[in-house]
Amino acid sequence: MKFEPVTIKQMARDLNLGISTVSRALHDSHEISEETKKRVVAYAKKLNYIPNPIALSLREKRNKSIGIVISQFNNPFCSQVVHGMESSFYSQGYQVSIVQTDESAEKEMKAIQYLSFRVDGLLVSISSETKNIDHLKDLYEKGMPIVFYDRICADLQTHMTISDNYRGAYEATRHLLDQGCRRVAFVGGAVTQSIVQERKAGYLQALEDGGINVDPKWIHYLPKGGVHYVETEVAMDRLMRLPKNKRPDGLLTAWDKVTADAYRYLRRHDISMPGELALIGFSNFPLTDFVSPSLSVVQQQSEKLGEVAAGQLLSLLQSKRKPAKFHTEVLMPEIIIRESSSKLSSGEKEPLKVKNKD
Amino acid sequence: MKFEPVTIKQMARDLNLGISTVSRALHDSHEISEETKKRVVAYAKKLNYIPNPIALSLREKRNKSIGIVISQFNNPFCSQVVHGMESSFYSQGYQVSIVQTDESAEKEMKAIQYLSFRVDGLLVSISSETKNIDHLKDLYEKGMPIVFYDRICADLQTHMTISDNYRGAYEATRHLLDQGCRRVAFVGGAVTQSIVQERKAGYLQALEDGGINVDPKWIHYLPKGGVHYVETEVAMDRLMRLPKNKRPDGLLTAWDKVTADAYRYLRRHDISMPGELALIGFSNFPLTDFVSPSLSVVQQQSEKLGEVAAGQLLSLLQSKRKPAKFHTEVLMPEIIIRESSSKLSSGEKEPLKVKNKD
DNA sequence: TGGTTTTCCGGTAACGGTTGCGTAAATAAA
DNA sequence: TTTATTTACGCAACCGTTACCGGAAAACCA
Repeated sequence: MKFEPVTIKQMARDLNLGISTVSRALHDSHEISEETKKRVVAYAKKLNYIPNPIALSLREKRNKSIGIVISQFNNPFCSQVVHGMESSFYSQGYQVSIVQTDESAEKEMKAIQYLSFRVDGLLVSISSETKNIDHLKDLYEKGMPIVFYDRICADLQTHMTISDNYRGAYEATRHLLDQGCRRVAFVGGAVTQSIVQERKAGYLQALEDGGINVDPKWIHYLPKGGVHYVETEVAMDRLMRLPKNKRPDGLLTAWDKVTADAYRYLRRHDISMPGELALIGFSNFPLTDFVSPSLSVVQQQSEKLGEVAAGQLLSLLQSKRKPAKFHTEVLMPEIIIRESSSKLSSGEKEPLKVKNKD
Repeated sequence: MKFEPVTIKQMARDLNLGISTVSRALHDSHEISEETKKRVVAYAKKLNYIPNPIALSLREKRNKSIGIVISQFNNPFCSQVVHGMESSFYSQGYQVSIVQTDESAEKEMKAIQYLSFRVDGLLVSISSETKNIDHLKDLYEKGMPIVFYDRICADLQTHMTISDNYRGAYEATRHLLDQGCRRVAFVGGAVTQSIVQERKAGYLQALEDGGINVDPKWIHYLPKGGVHYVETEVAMDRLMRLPKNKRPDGLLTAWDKVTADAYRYLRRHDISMPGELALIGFSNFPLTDFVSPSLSVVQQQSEKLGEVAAGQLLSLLQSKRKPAKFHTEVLMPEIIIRESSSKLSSGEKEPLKVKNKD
């Protein structure tokens, strides 16, 4: 099966008219008689004619659409971000087309190449596997408007929108220390990701400010970024099998999926939270407030992040040339303290801050 | 800013060669001398030349990509389905581009129009607002390969892949009756959706088979399909404010988001599950096994559903003409009984069936 | 009647790429 | 030397659309 659309040429033949006549009739040109216009418009309507946007793209070098490159939207944070982006573009008449990279550098390259000729601008969150962004750089130098969101790439100077990962991690770690934790572990995603690095930096600083000597055994990265449960499982096994005096009593997880999987691990192994291990993690998952024990999270302003990034891209699309200055917008995540990390004040079960979604 | 890619024409001028010579050199034609080939290839590499796929599309009338139309992937079920689809296409060299409709008929029409010239085939799950699918029919009659998944549309005869919504709902309702419920309510999504209708039919049949007279007040649809919490809240309010002898003691929710929101409602209002109300709902949300009480669900084979639908589309893409017979693949969902619906055997807390994700 | 303007429409080029065909020069064969 | 063949390249058409240009016929003016 193959799609065979109606063309202007076809209609011209059927109506015994010139191609340009039909085109102009459809554009309501004053150069065409009312009668001919009516004939053409009626026929086009009957055949459900739609101008071929591919042909228009080729001519006008404009696609009226933008592309979003996402790692995996099997992740509430990502889908929330995209939701924030879409509304802005829709109101401006842009179509939005989304492509997943599945954390694979190869897929990412193909996806970007695919989109590059088909969209007018790109919103990119780099995959965790990506090391080389020469293809993006090249695209950018040839004039493609590109905005990074969430996971940035310092090699390319353009607008970016990110969360304050450093502070989010700092405050979360600080909170664990306040609860009396002295051996706080860190399980991140892929070591290559900017967000993981920033979060680790915040974590380390908080420990240093708290006068804690970090044991390298507390820090774990996940080779594939934590997409699969088994990755987190391995890291958790390593942590929980440390000798008792080295075993962590607090844990900061630095990625949504890892947070959920760490929680799953602890429940499965009957390790009590926060008793044996106090857990707080980056997460925009729904239902974290109703799991038992309820889960403390660092929750990003996902929709807002999407909106801001979309605004940046729109400004690039409208600007005549590459702007001289680039902005990095930073959004503060929300720290939501719940049971899983509340060692003190166990009498006061009320969470510190709860933000209702919807 | 505007993307200005390198063209073959540009390179031909720079190298003092004909356009066709450059083209053939890049295709390693035997008609071009080795020396010229080397010059051209080297120059193309230096400039990072990529053939314009738009131009190729226009010529070859083939896009080597397929489109997925999704309602909202802010929904684990949807993202899982898409994940299942992608892998099949990727291995066949197709790019996948995803567009959201946000349950809006208008956006859906625009999305489909946008994709129609840019992809070779379409995987569609109809939005809950859609009543008229003439544009889809027209497209289909012009030869566009289209496969429906999850939410079908009987007006258009083509391949489809769906869950056995009827049986899923039937078994779930049956389970509630087995637990001693006698007043089982139903909260669905939009009345227009095929899946909601099928699920309601299963629910009604189970009640009939159980000898229960249905009170129409037990049945609620949600105008916008339940995207926002408030919709479910209104329905739940109505249910729970019924006089005590009419108030439901069991509830089947027929859509992922509605299930989560109903659960949220019950927890917020301190209505005990399953004591006051036994809850089971369609849901592919993660973490339902760790909420307290743990949530009984009808869980669809989402990834599988995606794979099967992808296979159907691939077969359409390869077939010469419109096939004479169309297949509807039906996948049985999994009923997972947990605490929220287990009125009996409260001593035996072990869930009946638990399927670990990942 | 002859010239000018207006009306209405068609041909053609261009967007970027591939491909069939034509062709000049170089080489080989006679 | 003449002819045939090969080599190596350019021209032009095509995909669907729009824009510029040009032109026939009708209408207008003198």
